[in-house]
Amino acid sequence: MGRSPCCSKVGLQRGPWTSKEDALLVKYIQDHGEGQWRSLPKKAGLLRCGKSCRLRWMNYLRPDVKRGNITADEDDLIVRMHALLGNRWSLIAGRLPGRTDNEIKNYWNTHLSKKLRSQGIDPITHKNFHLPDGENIFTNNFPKKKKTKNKCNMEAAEKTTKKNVNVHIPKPVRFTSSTSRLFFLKTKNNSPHDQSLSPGPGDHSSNNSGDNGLGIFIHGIHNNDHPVDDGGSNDLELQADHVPPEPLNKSDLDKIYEEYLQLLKTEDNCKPKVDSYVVSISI
DNA sequence: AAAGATCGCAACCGCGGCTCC
DNA sequence: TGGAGCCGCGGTTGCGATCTT
Repeated sequence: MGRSPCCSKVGLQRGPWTSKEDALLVKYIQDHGEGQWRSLPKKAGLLRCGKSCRLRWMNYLRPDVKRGNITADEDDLIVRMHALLGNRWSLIAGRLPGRTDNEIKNYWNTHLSKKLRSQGIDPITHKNFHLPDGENIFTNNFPKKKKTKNKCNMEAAEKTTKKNVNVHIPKPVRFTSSTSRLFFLKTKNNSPHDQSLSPGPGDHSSNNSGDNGLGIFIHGIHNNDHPVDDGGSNDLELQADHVPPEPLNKSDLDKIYEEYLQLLKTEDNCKPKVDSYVVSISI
């Protein structure tokens, strides 16, 4: 609905960005701030489409982008977050400061999926190939990173330079009934675009809704006085087939949260370091 | 040393949600 | 209420770099 072509391709530059283009984009954003991507190229004197400008800024030029050297802890966290969230790269990136969804997506596709396979784990379901149905790597108390001698793990080990990963702290959020309904409807339909799961604050391409939208995250904060990261587990997705398209109620949230809490208990390094959040929930 | 294969990552593309009018 | 426009997300592609034979 109302979708227009990203840009008329006629006369626009494509492919790799030049340093001159980078400079123009950076200068413009420094002067005018982010946003208005569609009109930005023209104003900045760039022969690029707005999408291309946004992508370049978000993934490469933004000053807080941390490049390279994904640590073993980050690596581990990505795997765990992926088990909970699936291919929601922006959500995962939101928990890793300085990492972009594109970077994590690439890292997953080129390193982690292979690594998991080499460990006998299905990178899609996160189930051990040898486990009975229904037992994923988490319900089976996924062991600490198993170091093998394959290339990926050796690289990961080499890249490890710090011990603690600071999990990005989510914003206070509003959780609306429409959002929760959407969540179940979309999950039930197994849509790859579950946009009710909005990015955390680390995702600078924050969504339009302003909702974080995940009951688990909100509920965790609400009840435990320490922030709990958000997550819609694979288990949740599997259960979604028999979940009616109703708003999340408290028992739903309790159930999801309990599952996630179990995970967090095994993940000391990932505990955020603040005590409480103010959240607004309206269901 | 050269050619072919594979890898890694930046960038592109299309879809869908949200806001505004 | 619904169309138009904008934005962000996730999947895919293209190509340079690196590895293997």
